[in-house]
Amino acid sequence: MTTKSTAKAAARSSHPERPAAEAVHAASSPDLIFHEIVRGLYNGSYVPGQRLVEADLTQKWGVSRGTVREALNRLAAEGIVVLSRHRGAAIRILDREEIRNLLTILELLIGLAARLAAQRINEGDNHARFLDSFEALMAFRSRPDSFELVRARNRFYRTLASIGRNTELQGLLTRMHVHLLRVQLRSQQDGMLTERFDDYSSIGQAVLAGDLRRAELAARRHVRAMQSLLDRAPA
Amino acid sequence: MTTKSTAKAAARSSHPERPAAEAVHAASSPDLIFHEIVRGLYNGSYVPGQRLVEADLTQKWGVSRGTVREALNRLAAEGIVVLSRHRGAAIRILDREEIRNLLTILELLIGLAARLAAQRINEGDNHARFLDSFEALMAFRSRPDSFELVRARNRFYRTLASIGRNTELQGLLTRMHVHLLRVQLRSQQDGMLTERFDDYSSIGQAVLAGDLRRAELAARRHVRAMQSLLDRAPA
DNA sequence: CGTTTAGAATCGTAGGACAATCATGTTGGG
DNA sequence: CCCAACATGATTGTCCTACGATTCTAAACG
Repeated sequence: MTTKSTAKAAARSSHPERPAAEAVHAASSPDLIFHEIVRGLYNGSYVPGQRLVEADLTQKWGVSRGTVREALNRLAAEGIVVLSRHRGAAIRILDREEIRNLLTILELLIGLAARLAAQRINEGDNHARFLDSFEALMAFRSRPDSFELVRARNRFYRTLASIGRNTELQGLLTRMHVHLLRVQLRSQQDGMLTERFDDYSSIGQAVLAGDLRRAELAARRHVRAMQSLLDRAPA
Repeated sequence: MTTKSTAKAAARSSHPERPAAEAVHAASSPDLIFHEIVRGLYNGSYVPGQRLVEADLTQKWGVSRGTVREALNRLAAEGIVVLSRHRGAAIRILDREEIRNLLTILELLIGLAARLAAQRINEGDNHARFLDSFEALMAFRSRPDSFELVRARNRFYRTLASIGRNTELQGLLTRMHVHLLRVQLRSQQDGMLTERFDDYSSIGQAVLAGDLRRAELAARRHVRAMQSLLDRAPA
């Protein structure tokens, strides 16, 4: 306790540097748990319906209950888990109709993202950045089972959304994308071929060409195709 | 301050009142604070940029810090406040571009809501419910300055969204509507006429007629009109 | 076999504590 | 007089403990 001021001074003097970007902010503990659970969704260590007991999580990550609660609240705010009063949190289960609802919205939003991206494709290094993520995604055409494909597709969508310079849209899409990924993962496990490289190709080419209308239509068509794929899938 | 525990007990026992609102599940404390602050946005007791200090809020509502923090986190998740690490919460300030971004998205979402509503207008009591909220809104045509108008317009939008039976969309719209309301309030203070009853009329009639296409177009046109209004507004 | 009820789990919320960090005012040097 | 280093206070981040409230579980009972 008596070392307070000296320790502080030391830390101060050894850290005169200023964080460069806003993103450097060093994630908080709830942030870490949040991302840890989201990642758990990706690799299957958390499955829909699974219950998340606060006490377990506090022990698992060695944090306090308040911290766990904050993380759970954020997960609930994103619709990833559902909270029932006095009954705790559980990974949300998306039924068919909710998936359909999600896709109905995503059709519009991804269409909008594609249109905006096409509109600004020639600003700054947008063209190069987008082309990069686009080619990285298409490189998986030959090996569509790769785990890396998920990352590439993620990057493709993120880049698409970022070019449009609509931060609200970016936020919405990343949040909804988490749900989409779960849907796609489940479909993959069912042996469905969910990757539609021809769709990605149309979207990418239209965006690169700066063709607003074609980009939006291609994106919307892609989402609709996924929806009809899911409609045909087993329950 | 020696009355702390006794005062707490008194408050506890004198608070068996129930909200009796739509939510049967009895709102939690963070819920109450959340709604209290949102309401504060409506009546002007909270203005954009205003800082929300945890200690103040705990005292103001007599709840613990954890509770306040949960409320703040939820407000942040909805984009109503912004949190900066170690710097606390502040009511979010929407700049021109963010408003434009919001409206760009809302154009699509409200259009979708109108289309879905038109699609299902003849199911159950949808027609009656919608007509009711529609006429209630149009009744304010003669006195557009009324405070009640805000409520009527809110109900109109809520009804519109609920008929579509897309819960995701409903959630999104209510969340984004909070921001819209702040924009409209600000515009009203600037003496702008933001109510466009002709727009409401077109939307309502198209929905009631079950004309999907016309309903969607009318809704989108309405949002675009609001956007161009704002573009013409002073900074 | 269905119902009741006691106990265990778990959550909701309060309250206190302390380090980390930020904001601000102060001081000493140029 | 201005600027940079420093000390101080304010506020947040996180931990801990505690206890009533609610739900779940399962044994006891009719």
